[in-house]
Amino acid sequence: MLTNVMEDYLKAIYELQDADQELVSTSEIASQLSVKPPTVTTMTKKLAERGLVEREAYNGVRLTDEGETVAIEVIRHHRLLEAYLVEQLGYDWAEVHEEADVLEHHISETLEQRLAEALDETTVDPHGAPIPSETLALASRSDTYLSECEDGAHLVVVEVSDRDPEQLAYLDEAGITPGTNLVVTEIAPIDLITVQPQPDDTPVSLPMDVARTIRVRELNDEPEQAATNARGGA
Amino acid sequence: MLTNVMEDYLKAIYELQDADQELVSTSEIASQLSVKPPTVTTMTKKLAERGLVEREAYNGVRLTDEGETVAIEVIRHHRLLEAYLVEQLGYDWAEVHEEADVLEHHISETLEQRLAEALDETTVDPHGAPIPSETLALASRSDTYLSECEDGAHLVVVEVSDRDPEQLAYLDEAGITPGTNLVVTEIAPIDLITVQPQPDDTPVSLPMDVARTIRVRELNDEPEQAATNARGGA
DNA sequence: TATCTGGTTTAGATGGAGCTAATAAATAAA
DNA sequence: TTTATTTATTAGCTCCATCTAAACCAGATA
Repeated sequence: MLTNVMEDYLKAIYELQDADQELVSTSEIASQLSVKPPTVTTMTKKLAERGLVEREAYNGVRLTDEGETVAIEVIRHHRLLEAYLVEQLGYDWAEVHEEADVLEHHISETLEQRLAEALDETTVDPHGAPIPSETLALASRSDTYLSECEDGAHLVVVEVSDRDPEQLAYLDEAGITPGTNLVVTEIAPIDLITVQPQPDDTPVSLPMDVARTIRVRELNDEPEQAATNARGGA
Repeated sequence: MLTNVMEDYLKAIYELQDADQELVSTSEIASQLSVKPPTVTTMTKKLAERGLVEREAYNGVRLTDEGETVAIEVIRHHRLLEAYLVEQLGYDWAEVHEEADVLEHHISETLEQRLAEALDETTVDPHGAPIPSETLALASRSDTYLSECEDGAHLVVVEVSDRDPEQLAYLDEAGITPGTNLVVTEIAPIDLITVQPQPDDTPVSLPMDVARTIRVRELNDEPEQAATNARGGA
């Protein structure tokens, strides 16, 4: 039986692991989970014994298929909860992450299914992240981040990170949410990128670190109609 | 900070404690929580240190006001969850207990409040148990159990225990749910009581142990109209 | 009053998850 | 190539919640 702490480690490794299956280091995991490196070493050894990760001493770990399955299941719980809390219980998109982070480890298969049924049409969570299907397949996800875009690019916001509530509240205020169209108006050499939601809106400047957490899709110069988004009211 | 195990102990003690504030014994708690007596001794000492229970060695424990507050808060979570899962997520009343027993320790104040708002009109959980108010006041509850009723008595079912899913499914099948009117048609000297939901219904016999978990209100011989109940569909 | 018996408590162990301090490995710098 | 720095790991501790086996009380029985 897996503990919820183990689930947290698997989820963290999944989220830190790039598409190219590189090893995730001890210190990365430690910082993601706010624990000290020795704790991570102990834990990853245990996960390796159970066949959930492959471990290379001093180099890091990589999820096995089994470990990945668990991680995606937890992520499904997380995103279903976020979507449900926003759609059905009036949560603001900035406050759901914490609640979902706890509950994701404690809902039964039954509740998972009931939530999914109640969210029939919903395929992404309130921040735009795709909800893994019941079979734990993940919809493909944009690989382009706002931080990589060039000056003048026309984009639509696909997904923002759900990690930082204050950042989310700020972006919401600034009108940058999944579905928003943006034009990049300036890339300053001080790790600052400026975007403009609507042609005559106030431009919004964002630190590159923030831009790295925003996934976008590039438009071919023809602004698209805004997609619906599941973001909650204030 | 209280652990969820501590919350479980406080809830168990609350539920075992009679109205007359008698001490609850180590072994009663152990059996309620499915742990061994020494575990209970250790835990109740810790709770006593924190001022949540009063402890008399070899005699048992009693909740302090502070301990009772925690217990009622947990019970509020439990019943809100049960009611919500049945009303909004299509749970059957027989299956909610387990889910609520886990989640009750993990929902935030915010979610507690959101659930309460979504259950505006609901004052009892699906089994008829009153939901403590936000200020942790408990509505008064019938003190009469079916097991204490006399032959021929006219009653309305107020509340059934949520502990045993199979028992609940059986009672549901037999039409004994909160709001049901009953007449006691036989009390056999073999710990068996027979009741009849409707005048020309099939009589239902129940072991006294089961009857002891069903709270009723006696009617003055005039059958009342069935009260609404929040029980879920099959 | 002395003894038995059942429930309670103490003693000591285990497994989970975390920590600090010290050591070891890998990498970067001199 | 040797040294310095960063990063990982080992060693050993703590707390939580549980257990079993042994000792202990207290009320019932003889």
